[in-house]
Amino acid sequence: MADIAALAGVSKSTVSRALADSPLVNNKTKALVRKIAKEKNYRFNSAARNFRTKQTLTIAVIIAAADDVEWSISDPFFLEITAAIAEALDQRGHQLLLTRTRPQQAEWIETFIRNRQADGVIVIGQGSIHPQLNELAEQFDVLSVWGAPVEGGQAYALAGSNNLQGGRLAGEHIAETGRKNIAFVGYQDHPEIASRFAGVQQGLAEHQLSISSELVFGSLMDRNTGEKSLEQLVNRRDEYDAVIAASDMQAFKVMSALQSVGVDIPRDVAVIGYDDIPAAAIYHPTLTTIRQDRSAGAELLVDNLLKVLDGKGPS
Amino acid sequence: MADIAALAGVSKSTVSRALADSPLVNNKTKALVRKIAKEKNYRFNSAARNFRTKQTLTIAVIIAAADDVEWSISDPFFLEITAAIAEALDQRGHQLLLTRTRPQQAEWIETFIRNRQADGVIVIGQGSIHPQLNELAEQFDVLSVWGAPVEGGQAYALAGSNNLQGGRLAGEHIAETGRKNIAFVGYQDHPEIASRFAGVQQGLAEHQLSISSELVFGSLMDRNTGEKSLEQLVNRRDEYDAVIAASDMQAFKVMSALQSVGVDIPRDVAVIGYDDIPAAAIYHPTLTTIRQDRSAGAELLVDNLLKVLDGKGPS
DNA sequence: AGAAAGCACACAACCGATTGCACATGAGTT
DNA sequence: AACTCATGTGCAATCGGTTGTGTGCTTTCT
Repeated sequence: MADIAALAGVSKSTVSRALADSPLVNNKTKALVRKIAKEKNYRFNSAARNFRTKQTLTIAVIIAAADDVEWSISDPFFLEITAAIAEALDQRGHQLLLTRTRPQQAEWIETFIRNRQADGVIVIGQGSIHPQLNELAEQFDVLSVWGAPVEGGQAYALAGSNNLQGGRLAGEHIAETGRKNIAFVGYQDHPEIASRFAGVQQGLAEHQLSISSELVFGSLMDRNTGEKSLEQLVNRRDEYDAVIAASDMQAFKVMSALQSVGVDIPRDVAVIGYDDIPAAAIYHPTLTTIRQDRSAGAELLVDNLLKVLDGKGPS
Repeated sequence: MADIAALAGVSKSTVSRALADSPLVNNKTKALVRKIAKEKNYRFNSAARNFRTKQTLTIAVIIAAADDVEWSISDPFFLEITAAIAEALDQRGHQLLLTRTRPQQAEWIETFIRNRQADGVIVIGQGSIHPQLNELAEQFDVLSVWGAPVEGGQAYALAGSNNLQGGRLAGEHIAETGRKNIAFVGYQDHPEIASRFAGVQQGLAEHQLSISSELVFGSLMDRNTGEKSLEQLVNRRDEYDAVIAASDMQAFKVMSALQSVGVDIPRDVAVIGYDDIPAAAIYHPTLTTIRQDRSAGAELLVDNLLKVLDGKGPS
């Protein structure tokens, strides 16, 4: 930058202002400086800029629930929404730092914020760490979370699809196909899944149906109990004629397991998923699913975060 | 840091060295400084450090081929290897900047390197941009690429699975099941796929089989021609009894399309994929596939890059 | 005992941009 | 003609660490 200043015959403060399009600089000077900067192929040093301005234009993204569940790692939905966030951030001039840190480790947020590696943090999925998130949100105004509302409210900015309505759609759909005995599969302690389940029950209730408690199974993706849940689900296969799964990946698992024991899908048992991941469309038979819009969700997450960082937070 | 220095009664250079575990500092002083730093909950400012040391400990990851193909966006394999890279980088004390920039835009690398936003770049998949990558590798020693060897060699560090052998395995496996008429599906102009295809032919040749050129189809994932390729594949369904696909996602598409027109898999047509994405195991019927080890691949990519950045490059 | 060597620490420059303030120039006002 | 004011530019401090050089003290060797 000093070189550019010398070449243009001005001081480096003028160069800085010209490049930043400051109104304090004469237009002619601006044009000259820019021309020279372009010729000399000048690139500003963002390390220096970050240092001086105390912001990095970088957002850390962390996929929660990665610790206790296979789910988030193998589930394309989370990776896809991450990609969508990258896109949204890029459009707003920010970078995306993909972090592997487990949110369960309390210091994780310090690493990014107090070290000034990132301006803010987006958490995908609340998993079962809502309390920790709430606590962090009260300390630092840097959080934007994908998930579902929690009883008692949350201190962080929240974005998510309408799980209640999504669940209701699934319930109604199943009821309309004439199924009577419905099973549900998924984590009950994740706020998102809980909402979906509630929605499913509402949808079924409109058709005078309900889910028997014996037909509610835990997540098939759980490292510890997943196997057993799946086994139980298969053993009880005569007790239901439809399965509503909390995610497409779980729905696949259900279909695959049932097909292996000779169940015809959808004739004998209907299966419905959630997310609408690409694989849903090319599975055979095609999986019925509830679509979650990643792009819209990502934009919401990012806009929320930027608002929070601007001091116009939700809390 | 100045505060810490005052509290400990030493200069800030000593604090800096103590925290960096420099041998120039007495062990007692080190311990004292560290104790105070911990008490005061001191966090170093990485912006300042990056600025001074001229390295960011950050690596940019870019998924190539994202421009002209649906493939990379919807294919879990790439997202998964990205996650594995995040893990590998983390273990080595680096961060991962996920970038959306299209490698086709020539200036992309400048954004990261010359702006000092990242120390190096990992490119996942060569797609059809090998020449550009080569050119960049000659200008900057900051590149590590996932892919396959290219005729004429490459100037960048390369990691990838043994596509030739993987293809051969697939070919042999199909031959051993007694199939005679084999179809292949995939991009021929991606080095990785080309290698797989060559391997398949070798594997088949050992059993006196070969692939008829009419049964070689383009990628089903291509935005423009994918639809048509799939259609042709279905139309010619009586001409083959096995399909080898260049990726699991394509294999799924094949299976789904064939099953829709009443083909029984694997009785009528065997299908084999590549990658071993999680969905392969839970598809029904279970997809036979060639596994690519993401963790090992990621570690190789990262180690290669660090070597290159260290000046011990491949070129 | 005196000189050489080694250890532990302090001082101060430095990285490259941004920015508050001072200053110079020229136009407009009375 | 003297003065105010707006506009455009330069000077220099600053962000918070890292690191080369210098200095005082202690140890060791002849």
